[in-house]
Amino acid sequence: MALRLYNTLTRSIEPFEPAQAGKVSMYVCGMTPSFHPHLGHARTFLTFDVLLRHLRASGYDVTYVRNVTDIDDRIIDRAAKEGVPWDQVVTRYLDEFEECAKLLGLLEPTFSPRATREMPQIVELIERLQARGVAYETSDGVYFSVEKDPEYGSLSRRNLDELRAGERIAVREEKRDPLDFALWKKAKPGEPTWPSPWGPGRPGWHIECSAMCRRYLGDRFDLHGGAMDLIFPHHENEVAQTETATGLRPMARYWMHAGLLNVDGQKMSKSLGNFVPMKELLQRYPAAAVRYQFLQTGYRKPSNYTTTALEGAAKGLRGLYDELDAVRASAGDGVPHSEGLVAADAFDAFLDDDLNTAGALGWLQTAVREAKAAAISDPASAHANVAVIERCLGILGLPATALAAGWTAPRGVVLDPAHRDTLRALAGDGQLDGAALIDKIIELREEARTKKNFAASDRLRDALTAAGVEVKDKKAGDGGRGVDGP
RNA sequence: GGCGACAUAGCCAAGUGGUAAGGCAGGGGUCUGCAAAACCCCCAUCCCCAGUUCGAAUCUGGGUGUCGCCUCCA
Repeated sequence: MALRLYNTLTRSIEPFEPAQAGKVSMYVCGMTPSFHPHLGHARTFLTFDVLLRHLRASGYDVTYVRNVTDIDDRIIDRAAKEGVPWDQVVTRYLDEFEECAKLLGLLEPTFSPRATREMPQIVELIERLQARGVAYETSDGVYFSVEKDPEYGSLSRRNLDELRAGERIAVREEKRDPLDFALWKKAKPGEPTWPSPWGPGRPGWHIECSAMCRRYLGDRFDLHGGAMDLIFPHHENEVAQTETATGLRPMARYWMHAGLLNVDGQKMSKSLGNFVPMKELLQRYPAAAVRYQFLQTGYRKPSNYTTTALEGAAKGLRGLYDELDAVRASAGDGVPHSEGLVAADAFDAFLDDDLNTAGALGWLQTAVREAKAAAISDPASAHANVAVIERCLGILGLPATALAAGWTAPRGVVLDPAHRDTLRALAGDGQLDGAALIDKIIELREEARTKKNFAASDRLRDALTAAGVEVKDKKAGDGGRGVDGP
């Protein structure tokens, strides 16, 4: 089985064959840190994270570049609005992104270059374009002339006339064509600047990616990724710049685009009030549940985020871990088989099929159940089966255990004041709070149960349930009790 | 106005020619002081219409609907 991927360039699924056997060079458009990273970012980067893991697991030596566009109009606007230096905005949101990336378990890119540290390469590329006669200077910047590129529009499948018909915005008259885009923007007073042959200024959006691709992966490389919304104009313009500058095409043999995320059926946006900051969500749910949720949908399909769906995904993943733990528990004695009863070929085949993570996840759920059943009749199978399943989890970037995924006893619980007071009354102690208070109530309930005072024990359990703490008694003999939530 | 994607059970969702994976929720049962957990079982004919085919959720044509792109966006 070999990897097949949907290529935006050809709008079809093709066998994936890197230029150099055994090696893959891939570039994914990263963050522009001008605001809080959101759930949509998570989906895109999670998609390419799984691709990266799958490629590596398939034996490829992958060079993965994920850039940071750390200078751009929105960053400047944001800084102006807040009255802080532009680089403070960058640092703040980039730190926030990196914190989230860590929680989500995103593998570190081989390189994560930043636009502001690539100025010589950017300037050099613009000079090349000028030398080739496809760029021109105006009083406010340097522009790329789209009509000089006969292939313009090939990635997004648009032609210039169509695009011009859609133009809505009054255009700066100095541009020769409304579709021409800035390679370099000459600075207005107060804006951050870098020196250039055209005077102090900053790069236009798009050119930084062309420059970084070339520097880290060369004039041509295997795969370029990003989210769907980047196809036009960002990637189209990147292609135009790079290919006219180098004369080599295609700059990337495969283009992959992750589907966009909607929230409650609508595009996520600040104005609609449905903007979901990644960090906030990761504080409420285990990151692994978020990952599981996204992997449950094909990466190219539009995905709709709802709380219900995420909670369902969280429970589904939790259930998988519980079953896996059961298999582990029976892996104790006996001579382990060298091979598992559960073969992972099917799992790999799903991923080879244009990264069908949803199918792979479905297979995994079934595999765990089978492994659990097998462990009962044949305990010796457990070892190998656990290994197979853990390998699969690893390729999907999911932790191996519920604990590692962040499901822990609620040590740091914060009780709602009303519930806290109820619990304190039941405990007969007005000082206790949080986990200690919950423990006290559970202890009292155990006593009541021992005395067969079920009315009292139920009252205590109901109070805990109301406070969001779920009590799960285990089968007598197992001892102990489980506590979940809130 | 132009371009495109999507449309499978209450929800999330896989499945591109042979009679519908998986998860969540729901229902029934075993067990249990009760509840939970665990285990077993049940739960869709695939937006509509017309075609192609021995046979279609899967192909073709026509509708309808939702979302998106054409301006900033992962």
